[in-house]
Amino acid sequence: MPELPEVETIARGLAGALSGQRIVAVKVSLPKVASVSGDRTFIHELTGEGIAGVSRRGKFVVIGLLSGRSLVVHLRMTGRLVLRGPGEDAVHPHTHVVLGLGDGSCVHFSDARQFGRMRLVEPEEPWASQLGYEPLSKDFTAARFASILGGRKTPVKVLLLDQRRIAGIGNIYACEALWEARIDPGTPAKALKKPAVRRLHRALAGVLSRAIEMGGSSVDDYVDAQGRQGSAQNVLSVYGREGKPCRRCGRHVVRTVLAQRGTWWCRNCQT
DNA sequence: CCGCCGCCCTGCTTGC
DNA sequence: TGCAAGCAGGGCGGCG
Repeated sequence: MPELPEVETIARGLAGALSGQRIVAVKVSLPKVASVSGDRTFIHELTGEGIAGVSRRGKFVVIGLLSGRSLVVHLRMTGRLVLRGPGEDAVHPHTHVVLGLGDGSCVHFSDARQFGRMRLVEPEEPWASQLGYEPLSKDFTAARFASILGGRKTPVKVLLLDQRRIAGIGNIYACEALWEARIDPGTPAKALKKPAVRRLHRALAGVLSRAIEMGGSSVDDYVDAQGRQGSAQNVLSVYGREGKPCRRCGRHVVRTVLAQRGTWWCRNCQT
């Protein structure tokens, strides 16, 4: 499941290879995953575009184009964006879009579950207007985090996953940050006292930035733009570790369900 | 505005 | 061993 650290890793991996290149060919084998606003066609509009750079916003990979438009990609759970060099013609079984580049290499967009999407957006299109704070930006202060949590009875973990408030956190890093901050995921957000809010704010930044340094977590089938696995899955404290000992107190990690999502945590040290 | 539910899909796990 | 049913999951639209 690509979340902020995985998407950041993919974007960085694509940036060097794509910047300055031209898209010379576009192949779409599953039309529903690739769209353009209006009645224009994805293939027609994208072919010939130059690539200015690649960045990330929330869990979106943003491929900036010289025309000012952007190719915005969301990988959902099983989506991949992988580079293929000029000689490499191995194709992942669920490849839905291939962007051919000027130097003979290409970018493969694949997704077994077909939930991922790529969309070409116009320069003025406010495609990210519904996205909340970037959790690693200076804007995301402890005070602003407190204002997001304040007054809401919603479980704190559910708020962490709400992309309209904070963008980029998914199930893995929500669980990990709550564990690090020693907070019960089901705690009503407004019940968190100031020290707990501060611990969680710090834990989010720590967990996310460490995961970026490790190239993301390959828990399902995530790989980076070069097709390599990350290593952050090896240092996860609770996510997916049901029944295994808590790395802090040794008690068993439990799995509960919160807002229809699996939630891993330690009943003993998260309160 | 808020919260909940079902849907989209396929691959893996579970149970017989 | 084989098969079918069940489950998982991020975002979104619909509903109350």
